[in-house]
Amino acid sequence: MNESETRWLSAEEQKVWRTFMQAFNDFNAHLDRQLRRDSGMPVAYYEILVMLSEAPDHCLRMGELAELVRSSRSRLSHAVAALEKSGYVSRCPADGDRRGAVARLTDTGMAALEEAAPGHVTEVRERLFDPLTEEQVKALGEIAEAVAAGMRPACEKAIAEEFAAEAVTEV
Amino acid sequence: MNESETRWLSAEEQKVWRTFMQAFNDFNAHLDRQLRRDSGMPVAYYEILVMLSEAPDHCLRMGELAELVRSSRSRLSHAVAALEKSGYVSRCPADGDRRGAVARLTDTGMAALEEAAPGHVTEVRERLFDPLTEEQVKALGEIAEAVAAGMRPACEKAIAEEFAAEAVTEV
DNA sequence: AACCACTGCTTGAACTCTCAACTAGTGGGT
DNA sequence: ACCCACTAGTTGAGAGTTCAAGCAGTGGTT
Repeated sequence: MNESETRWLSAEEQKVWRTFMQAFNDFNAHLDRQLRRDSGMPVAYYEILVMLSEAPDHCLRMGELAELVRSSRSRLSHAVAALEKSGYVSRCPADGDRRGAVARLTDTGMAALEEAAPGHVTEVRERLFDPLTEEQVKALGEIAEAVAAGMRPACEKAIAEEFAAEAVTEV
Repeated sequence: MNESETRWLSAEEQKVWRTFMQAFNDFNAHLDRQLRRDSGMPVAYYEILVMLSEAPDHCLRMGELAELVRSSRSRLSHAVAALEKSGYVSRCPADGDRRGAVARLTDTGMAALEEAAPGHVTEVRERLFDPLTEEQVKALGEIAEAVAAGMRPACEKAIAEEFAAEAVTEV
């Protein structure tokens, strides 16, 4: 923070901000608890299974999978290790690149996913879609789109700054 | 899940849902990383400090604080322990109820908060408010309100079911 | 006064996530 | 053929969260 002036939030912005954080933290916590309780896995793991289930052959390179579930490679690596221990996913070397690994959804994993899905979807519907009008759902989609769009430049900027920092550091 | 029919998401709902989760997970991750990097604390801890800073005397009972930041008592207990170790918060017995404890924001904690706030707020503004139009901000507020409203009954329902389960089990 | 269900908060263990190394393999220059 | 910077993925340690169990104090009942 070396901008000279912080643009603080107005009273109304504060209110929106807090309501928003409250609602969606609670919502996420709800989803996570439901899934942990009923299917013994956190939402993050569920989403890994979903992505794999939609992939051709139920297989994906670790890197692609990481992108799809928007998690760091490291996090994914740990997660897949855990899922492998549960027997839901198996890992094998990728062909074409001997560094690579592909994760594959096992039949047990697919079964677990099918078992978990109805409860999860029901929760999403009841807690998110049911309380909203159609226009609100549409608006939410557009809002999310806008925020996502505003996020991409941020990444690029971060990378650019990193480069700049390196350039300065290295003589 | 013993409802006979799961109300799956339509294609459009799917799209909204995924965009939403993507955008706001990324957004949250962003906030958290910024705060960890620049101020060495996760967003959850920052919010604890905020709540304390707004409380009369910078003091709050652990229970109230837990409500305010919407975390379990256990989580809060661990968090306050950590914040105490950093010297940002101190704990002392509540008077009137010898089980109780109150958390107090120390001067160091207040300073840390003031140091952290501008960077955090700037991030919120640039990543959330700036990309949205005024109407979208308003819509987001209403959406959050609706979702929050739809969450309260869920809690009550959960508690009711717990009671029901107990009633069945005992005897 | 002795009981007992309940509340307020803490604790420990298991689990997940983050961050910073680290290994191994790739591909382009020389 | 040999470098060397870069990419793919893993690992380990430490931080934070969850869940279930625990301790102590409270307040109503008998």
